[in-house]
Amino acid sequence: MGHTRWLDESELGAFRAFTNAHALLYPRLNHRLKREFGLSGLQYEILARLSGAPGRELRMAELASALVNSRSGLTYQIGQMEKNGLVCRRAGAPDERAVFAVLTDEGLALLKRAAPGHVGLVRELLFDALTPQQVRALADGLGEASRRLTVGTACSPPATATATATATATDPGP
Amino acid sequence: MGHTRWLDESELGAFRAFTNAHALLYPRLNHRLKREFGLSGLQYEILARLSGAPGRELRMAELASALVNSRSGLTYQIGQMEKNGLVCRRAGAPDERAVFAVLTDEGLALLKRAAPGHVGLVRELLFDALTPQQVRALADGLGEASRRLTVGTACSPPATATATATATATDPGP
DNA sequence: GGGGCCAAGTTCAAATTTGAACAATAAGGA
DNA sequence: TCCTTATTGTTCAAATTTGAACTTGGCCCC
Repeated sequence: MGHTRWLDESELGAFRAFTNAHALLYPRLNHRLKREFGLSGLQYEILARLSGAPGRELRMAELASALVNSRSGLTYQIGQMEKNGLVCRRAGAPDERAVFAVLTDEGLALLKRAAPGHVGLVRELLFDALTPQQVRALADGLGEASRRLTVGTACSPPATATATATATATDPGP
Repeated sequence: MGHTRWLDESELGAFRAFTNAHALLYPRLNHRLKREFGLSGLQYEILARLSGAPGRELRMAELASALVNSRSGLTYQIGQMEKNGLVCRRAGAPDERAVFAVLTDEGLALLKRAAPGHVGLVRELLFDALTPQQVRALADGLGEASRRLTVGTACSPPATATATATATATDPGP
């Protein structure tokens, strides 16, 4: 087994496309969110997740795992958002270690203002370039890859990956 | 046009999968490169690109655009790599503004040691989870998205997107 | 042969991310 | 109960990224 199976042309193309699309798409999304709403991309996602959670709040650890982000990174961002009045923290009830991030009215209002344009841009920059089959292939293939990548990692039941997902770019709701 | 076309379930799943797969995959790849070879993911890519370039050298701007990275970020990384003897800089010949990053023998040797394991990990973590159809869909769909995202941005002819790509995860060559 | 304009690379400060270390708390068994 | 282990959220310093500003060179057209 001394030899390596290098990537063939198709795989290389896919890997490139995956990397490049990400590197091109996210800075664009983030730039607009920052410019128009003072939000980073991560902050938008935090707002979206919280808006879809029961009681508009989530534990720090849940949030971090749903966002696939480090706990320390989340601490930092929640700190920023708290300064801006978009969220606040609530001490845990049964488990005293817990800290809940709670969406404020102000945070929800900002999300509602930002969401349409954001989703529109995602559609314009990404989905308008994809056929329905490609969308399905993305969801299935990369979904499976994500699932495998998550195995062995601390995480809530896979429900999180799907259920929480529904909250992100959908109508923030009433 | 006051209403927004939100993402349907399939699109949302695809978007999530795309984001999550990226957020899960890259830290894993990067961590291993750093631990075993002292390289960041970006530095590995730089080595790979240079190894496939004629004369083992590329202009800073070409490299930055091929890697979809900012010029200042590249300046920083090339600086780090220069300190470690992996690359060196060469002043431009006809165009005096140009700076070429040149792969050193040491850099090439390190790439050759790192490449098999890196490619193996990419295969294990990503491609083993994908069917050939999904690989094609990724390449086609995200390739098209990348192309559109690149329009209006300073860039060399689209050749770069494909031609340069070939150098990345392939056999570093003799 | 100057003037205006654009591109290249670097610099810098500010923002963010990373990862290890830490304090506090839960959980489970001997 | 007491000890051992795992989890939570935070803190901290170091590394990296970001984006604007700046310097220098090419380019074009008059």
